Amino acid sequence: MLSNLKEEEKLDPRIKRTRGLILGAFEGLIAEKGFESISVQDVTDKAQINRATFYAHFADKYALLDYSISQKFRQEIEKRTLNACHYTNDNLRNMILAVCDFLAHLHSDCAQPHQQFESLVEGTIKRQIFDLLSHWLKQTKTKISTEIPATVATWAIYGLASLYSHSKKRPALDKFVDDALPLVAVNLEQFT
Amino acid sequence: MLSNLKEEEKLDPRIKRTRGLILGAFEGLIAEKGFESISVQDVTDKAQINRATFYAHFADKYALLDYSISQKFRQEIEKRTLNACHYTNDNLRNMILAVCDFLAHLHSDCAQPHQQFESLVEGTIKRQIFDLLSHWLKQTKTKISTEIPATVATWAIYGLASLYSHSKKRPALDKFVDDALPLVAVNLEQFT
DNA sequence: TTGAATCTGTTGGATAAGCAACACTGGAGA
DNA sequence: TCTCCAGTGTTGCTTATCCAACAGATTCAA
Repeated sequence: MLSNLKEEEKLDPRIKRTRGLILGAFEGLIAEKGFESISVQDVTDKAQINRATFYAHFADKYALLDYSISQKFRQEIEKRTLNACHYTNDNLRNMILAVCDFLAHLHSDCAQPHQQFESLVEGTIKRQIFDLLSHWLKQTKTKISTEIPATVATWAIYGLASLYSHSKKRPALDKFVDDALPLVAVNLEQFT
Repeated sequence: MLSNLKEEEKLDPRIKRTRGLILGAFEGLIAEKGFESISVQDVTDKAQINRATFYAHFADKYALLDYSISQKFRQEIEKRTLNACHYTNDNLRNMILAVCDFLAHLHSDCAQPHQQFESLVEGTIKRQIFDLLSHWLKQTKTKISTEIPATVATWAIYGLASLYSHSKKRPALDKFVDDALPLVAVNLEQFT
C-alpha cells in the first residue's frame, strides 16, 4: 500500500527539491504565524521559488496543507511500520498511538490553530486512517463489507486522538490507549 | 570593490540554489575526505544535482576549489569591513589578521591537507590579497607603481599567515601580528 | 597485454523553473 | 461610493537543469 516510496524515489530531482523547499517553508510559516494568515506569496518568498512554480505543484494553499499533513502523517505511520500490515489488535493499538502522537505534536508545532485549520486537518487525517484501515480489513479476504466498520473505527480513533491532544493535562498515553482500545476493537473483531 | 554582492543578488534563483548546493556538498566532502580524493561525482551525488549541471558552473574540481576558497575568503574580508577602504596601518593589520584566521580555520576544517591542496589555496588567496592591496594603494592617486610593493606585501602576508597556521602551538594572534606588522608596513609607508 | 571498471568532459533533446504581464477578487480607507 | 492595495491564478516565452549516451583517460587485476 501507498508505495509512493518507490515513485517518489525516481521523481525528477528538480521536483523533489522544489517540493522540499515548499514544504520546509510552509512548515516554518505554520509555526510562526499559523495557517490562516499565510499567503502563497509568503511561502514562495521563503522557499525562494517562483510563484508560478508553486501553482505547478499545488492548486492553492489548502492543497499544500493537505499534502503536508498527509506526508507527515504517513511518516509517523511508516515509523511505526504499520504499512504493509494486516489487521491485528496490536496494529490497531499502534495506529491509535500514532494518531494521538501526531495531533499532539501538531498542536505544539503550529501557531494559533483556528477552526478552519483544525477541520482541514481532520479531513485529511481521517481520509488516511480510513484508507489504511480499509486496506487492512480487505486483506482478510472477507466477504463482509468493510465500509461501515472502517468508518466507525476511523471516526472513533480520530475522536479519541482529538480528545487526547486537547486535554489540558494530557494523561499518560499508554494508559489512555489501553482504556480506549477495546471500544474501537469491538467492531473489528470479526476481521481478526 | 568586488561589488559582486549586487550582481549575485539579482542572479537567477536556480543558479544561486545550484551553486549553494554544490558549495555545501564540496565543503562537507573536504572536511570528510580531503580535496584530492574528491571526484566530481561525489560532489554532484551529495549535492543532488546532475553531473552535467556541475560542468555548466565549473570547469572542474579545481575551479570549484578556487571559487569556494575565494568566496570564503571574501566573506572573511567583508566581515572585517576591509572592502571599500583605502590603505591605512589599521586596515593592513586587519588584513593580516583575516588571512591568519582564514588559514587557521581552513586547516582545522579540512581533512588531510596535502601539498597540492595547499598550493592551490595559496595561489587563490594570494591573488585575492594582491587585488585588494593594489586597490588600496591605487586609491592614493600616487604616480608610483603599485605592482612591486603590492607583490612584496602579498607574499610577506601569506608567508606570515602560513607560519602562524602551521605552528604547533599557535602564539597569541594579536601579539604575533604586532610583531609582524612593521616588517610589512615598512614598504608601504609611502602610500599613507 | 587485455579487459573490466570508474571517472571525465561533452552533447542534444526533454522538462521544470523562472519571469513579467495580465485580469480578477476582496478588503480597507478616504 | 470610489480608489487603492495586496493577493490570486493563469499564460507565453526564456533559461537552467536533467538525462542518457558518448568517446576518451586512468587504474587495477587477471
